[in-house]
Amino acid sequence: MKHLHQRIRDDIEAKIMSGEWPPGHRIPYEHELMAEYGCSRMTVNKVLSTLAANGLITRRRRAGTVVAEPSNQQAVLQIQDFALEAVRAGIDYHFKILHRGVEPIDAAAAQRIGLSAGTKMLCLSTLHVMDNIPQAFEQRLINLATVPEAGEEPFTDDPPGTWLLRRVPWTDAEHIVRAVNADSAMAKRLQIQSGSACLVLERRTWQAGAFVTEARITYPGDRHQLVGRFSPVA
Amino acid sequence: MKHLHQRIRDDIEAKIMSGEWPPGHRIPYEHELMAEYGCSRMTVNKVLSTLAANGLITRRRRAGTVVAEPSNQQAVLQIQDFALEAVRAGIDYHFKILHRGVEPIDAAAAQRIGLSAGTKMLCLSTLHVMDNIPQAFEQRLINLATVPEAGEEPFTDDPPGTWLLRRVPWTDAEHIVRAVNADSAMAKRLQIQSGSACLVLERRTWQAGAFVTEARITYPGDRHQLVGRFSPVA
DNA sequence: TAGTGGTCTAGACCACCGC
DNA sequence: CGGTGGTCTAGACCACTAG
Repeated sequence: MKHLHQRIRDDIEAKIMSGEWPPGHRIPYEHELMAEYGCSRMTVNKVLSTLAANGLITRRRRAGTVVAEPSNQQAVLQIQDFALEAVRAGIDYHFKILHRGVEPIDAAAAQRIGLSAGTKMLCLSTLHVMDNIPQAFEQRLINLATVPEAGEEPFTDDPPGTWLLRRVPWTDAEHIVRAVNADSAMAKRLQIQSGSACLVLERRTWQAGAFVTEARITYPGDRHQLVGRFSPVA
Repeated sequence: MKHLHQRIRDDIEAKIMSGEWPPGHRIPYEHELMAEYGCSRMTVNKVLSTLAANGLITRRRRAGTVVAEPSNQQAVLQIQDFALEAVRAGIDYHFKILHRGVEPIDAAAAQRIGLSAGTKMLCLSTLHVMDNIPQAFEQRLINLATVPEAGEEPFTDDPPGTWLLRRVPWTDAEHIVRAVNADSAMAKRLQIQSGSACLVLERRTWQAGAFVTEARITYPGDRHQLVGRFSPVA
């Protein structure tokens, strides 16, 4: 790892995301992390402050630092992971891949993303189901030039988003949020009325300038909202 | 101001937001800000790093720090200002206050916000019009206990959001994004078809724990999207 | 009241990159 | 090459609050 604070942050994030440190778990005090990593307090403080600003942990004087309770609402502008979120929230979750194919990118998408037309993309359509109710429909393009191993991945254990998050660290991301009326096909998939308002979250991620993936995720508008909480200081 | 880095950040943000430092303007070097505020380099570095993470400025070694180019799309999770955005984008803009009244907060809203029921709120409904097309309908509550002078403000020059941004610095904010179908009243106001999907942005802001304002802004879903761009480290 | 996090200092070395 | 930002140190004092 290049920087010490990156390594510390990655370690803590991994322990939280894996469930090894569940919500409410007390995180080592700053002086303990200082000793563990052999660094100064400023360094661990920066890491913990950043994680707190991102909502992953909660810090209170005297009481210490604990893993934050997962919100049942999604934070806008964070890379989301249905499987992880469901595990943290204790919800039954499964997914179903409805379509899979390798296709050259079409002109419109190439323009949108900033790639040359014809680049080979793995195209996946996935339905995310929680407690037996369809909660989201995901259309995803994965750039096989950046992530060639995705072409051989069956996506049986983890949905594409989770698999990608674990495999390809992203360095830049872009989110777009829109509202659309469900067409009949979408309504059928999500078990909602045709014409219902849906929230569409479009996310594109890059790794060091190389395009990784685009996901268009459609949520029933009456069951989902995106939430962000923040302070100017961060 | 309580903390030095807050004061530095507020100064810089104010200069950027007011247009005194336009996009591309070079921001003083860290050592210059150290001298100006009589503080250590770590302090100004924290401020500038935060502003860079928020996308307000761009930093490059050797080249220095400059005010970032504004995006033509709205950033989710930033306090938005129709008037300012329109000016920056060169669009004709005006607004119309459709309703104004002082009312005690109802029980549901009090619960939602975390206030005691009956607190006096200034209630405003505002239509935002750009190039003669209604682009957003805003329903806003302003806490007269926190901002008493709002009760006497006619809101002739600036819409309520702009006026508030200039007058009351916020320390915490929460955004909620949802998708809803337009009812007939909303459809008429926004000149769209009844049932059209609309994006609803709900924003609440606090100043040092005191509730300031809640705004529910409804956009035609086909004409607006919220965009955020970010990197993991911040 | 004692222990925690919040902030700040006055240095330091290094990587990057425009000149 | 030199100047910039990125990171880090080894302290310090203070604010808050649980016990």
